[in-house]
Amino acid sequence: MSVSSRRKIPEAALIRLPMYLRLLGEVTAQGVSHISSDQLAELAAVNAAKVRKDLSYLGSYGVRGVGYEVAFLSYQIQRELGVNHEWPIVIVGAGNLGQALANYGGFVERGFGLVGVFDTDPSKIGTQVGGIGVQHLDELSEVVQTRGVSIGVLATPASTAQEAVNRLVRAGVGSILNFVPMVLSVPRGVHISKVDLAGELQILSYYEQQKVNSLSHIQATTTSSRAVSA
Amino acid sequence: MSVSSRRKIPEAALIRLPMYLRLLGEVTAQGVSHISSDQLAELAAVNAAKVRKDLSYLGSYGVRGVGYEVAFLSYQIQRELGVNHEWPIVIVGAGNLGQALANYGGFVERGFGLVGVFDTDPSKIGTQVGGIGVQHLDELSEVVQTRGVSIGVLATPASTAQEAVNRLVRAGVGSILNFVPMVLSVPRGVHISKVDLAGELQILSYYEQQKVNSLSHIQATTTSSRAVSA
DNA sequence: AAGACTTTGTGAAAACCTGCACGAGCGCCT
DNA sequence: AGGCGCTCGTGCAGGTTTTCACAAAGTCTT
Repeated sequence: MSVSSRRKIPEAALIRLPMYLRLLGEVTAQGVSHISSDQLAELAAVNAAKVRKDLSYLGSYGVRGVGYEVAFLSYQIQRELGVNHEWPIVIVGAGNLGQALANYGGFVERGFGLVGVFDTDPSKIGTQVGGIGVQHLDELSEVVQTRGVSIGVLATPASTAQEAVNRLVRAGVGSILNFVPMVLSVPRGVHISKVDLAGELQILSYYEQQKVNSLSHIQATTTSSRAVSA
Repeated sequence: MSVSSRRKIPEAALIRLPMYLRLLGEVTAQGVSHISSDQLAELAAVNAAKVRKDLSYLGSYGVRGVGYEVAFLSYQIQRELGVNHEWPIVIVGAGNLGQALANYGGFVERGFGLVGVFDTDPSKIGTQVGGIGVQHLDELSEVVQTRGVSIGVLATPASTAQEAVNRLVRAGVGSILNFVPMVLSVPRGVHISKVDLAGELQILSYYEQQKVNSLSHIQATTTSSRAVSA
């Protein structure tokens, strides 16, 4: 069995690995060579036992009494995430959000090189976005195949999102990062993960509304108790 | 006790409410007046029992044998999320991502009106972004207070993110949507939720890497079994 | 009006995740 | 070399989330 597929990392732990990796990069830049789970937990604002358990899914890379060697641990996380090599990505949808994502430096910085931006709007095709000319969606398949793309970013209008997904899948893309607030269907084996920007705000709105409600509740309670004590 | 704060909705259920709400909006547009948990579950691509349990945290708004009245259920979810009224928001950081978010129509569309965009870069101040002039961060406090802003979006460079958060909190913002890939500290009572774009890609990368690994595993197995059978 | 059918709401089981506590292993100091 | 102090790895308990399964409660048909 190949070393890197020894274990299946639980979803909950997997989500935290990119954060650990980033933090390790930061402490490396500060010249730190070893780090304990306590220190890493502090930086990540999580429980130290959780850090150790998360890292234990990768293997036993810590040294008791010492901690983890930053460079080695970084490499192991990178290898497990598959980010020890470049992944070419494509963006479908060159609207407002698609353009911003194409220009977003954070992707390239972490090894996700943009190799294509696609749209169906004739007025967008040929324009430069993120250092790349926007191509017609019909060209998607060729680019995906010649460049070996397996990750796609979806930022189309909702009305054309499912069709765009179908094309991505047919072209051979295996994982999709979806910014369109829609439930999209993909065949088994294709991974799709959703980022719902407005949805995130609605969740924050809930917490703010709760604060408002509890304040008016306290006020009501205060008022009634004042009535009682009067 | 106020009706809307009767129960505390579990985090896991809360996250799905915006999706249900959106789907209900879609079926309303199609003229549907009632919907069963089965149908809603199908649209949301989740288990029907989960839908019923999620909705049960809001109250008993379904009718046995019939399902849920779409309009009524929509209203109840909106009320619980606090999105039955407008929430003014501010964006801090008018860089590439901040500008895109300011121009993103999805926020206004769902009741989050942008009332301010802030930066510290003199060359950005005064430029129009999302229909609003970029102001200096020093103006943040006044805008937050006069407009009654309680939700802020953070899209600064990492180096200035913590300072921006401090200012948001001091100005009176109670919830922050953070696009900066950094762990930020906020006082108790302030909510901060993170969207890590590159992190999402790294998670997808993991799944793609797993596919590659299992393929090479199969190939290795096939090769060795061929050797055996030969 | 009664029986057949549909669908909710929820108790209980199962699965998953978190946090505590501690044994085990390692380095350092004397 | 032996003891001490530090930190990992993990068993276990407690908590949360998901799923199943079914009684309760409604509609519809005859």
